[in-house]
Amino acid sequence: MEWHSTFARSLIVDDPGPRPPGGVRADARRSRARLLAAARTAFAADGVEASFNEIARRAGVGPATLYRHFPRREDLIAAVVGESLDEVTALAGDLLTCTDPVAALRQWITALVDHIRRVRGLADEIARALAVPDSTLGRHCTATLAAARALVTRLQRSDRLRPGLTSDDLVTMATAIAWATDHGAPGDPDARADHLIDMLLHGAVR
Amino acid sequence: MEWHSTFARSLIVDDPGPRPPGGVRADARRSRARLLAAARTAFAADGVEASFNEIARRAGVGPATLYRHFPRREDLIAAVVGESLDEVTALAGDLLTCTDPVAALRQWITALVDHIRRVRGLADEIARALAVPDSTLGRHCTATLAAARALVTRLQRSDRLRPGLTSDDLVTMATAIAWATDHGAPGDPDARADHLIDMLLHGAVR
DNA sequence: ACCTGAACACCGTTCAAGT
DNA sequence: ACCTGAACACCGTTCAAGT
Repeated sequence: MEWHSTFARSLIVDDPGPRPPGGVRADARRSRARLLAAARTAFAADGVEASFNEIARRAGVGPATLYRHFPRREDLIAAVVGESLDEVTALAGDLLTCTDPVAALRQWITALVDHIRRVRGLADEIARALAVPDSTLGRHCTATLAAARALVTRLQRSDRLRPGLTSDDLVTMATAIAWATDHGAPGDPDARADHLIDMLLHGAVR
Repeated sequence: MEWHSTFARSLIVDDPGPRPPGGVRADARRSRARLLAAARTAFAADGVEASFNEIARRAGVGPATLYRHFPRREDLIAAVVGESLDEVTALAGDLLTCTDPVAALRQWITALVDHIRRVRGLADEIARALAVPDSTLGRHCTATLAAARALVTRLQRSDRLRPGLTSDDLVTMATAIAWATDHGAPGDPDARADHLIDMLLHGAVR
């Protein structure tokens, strides 16, 4: 059946053009690359809610082409920030060799917060993706959560984690701190994030 | 001068209609009331980003009338949620008589988080307003911050607050927790907020 | 003084039509 | 298979014109 329709089309349809080994047509590859570059610029300038039509225009393609490559906004976001988020995920593994498990957690949360803060509005997308694991960005977040779990398990084993807390709680609060330090409050946002991470780890009262 | 133009207009312009003691024309009062009712419904249904045109339509007035009464979206939000935010502010004063200063802080932060969570997207507006005190919503927030300061000073006096923390830090994190528990994560959001407040107060590690 | 509703420039998204 | 660009329904916001 599959064969039949393919054969029939091969007799009728024109040559679809050169195909690289990956199986993706050359013009599609080009469009995708241009879209990603335009999205990177737009997200850096206007945050994650940058205009889709504008991104397509700046990439020199029609809006429908953008939708063909990235059906939901989340897909485009994942394509732009997914790799660097994966780097943060990988960092968690490296930090497992760190002698002090609390220092390891602190360093990792700082890296996560810094990453989320690099694109305005990304905290909202991450929070959404954490709740919907079966999505493009959600899959990256699931990996991040798994990495966090390893760090947290190590804390539990050395009895340094407050009972009842989960790795989800920590990632959620890291995202919340990234959100809070991304709203143009006066002062250095980096220092402010650091300060809030301190409060998160050691508490407000005693 | 003032007198002159007023006199001149009184000769030319038609009777502007009945004026209540407040100095506001009756139709304006009516429009304002209908707009607020429509906004309350719309915010409850769609959150704080509900369509302005739709609110005007449901209030039975033109869009420009909405803008005349509430020039910026923030003004409408402040008119809708300002009073109940003031109630939270007032609660801080009542809680100063509470014997345990930590319990007082906990109860107040819980009330603040619950309030912000009652309207979707309000956390973003509050965060923005905290950074811009000279705005409609900002003035309410300034009062809230002042109230928080009293609770925090009491904590400091009994040496129960971690050194280096400010009332701003606590309000910021309360807003962040409200934001984090407003993103449709699985589970009961009330319980989740409570859990995160615990972590905020007592810390993640030890 | 206040309201009206048409209008503007934009937005996200989809479509039939092309190659 | 992929791209095009016109089109749709919406949005926030402003305007000249009315009463």
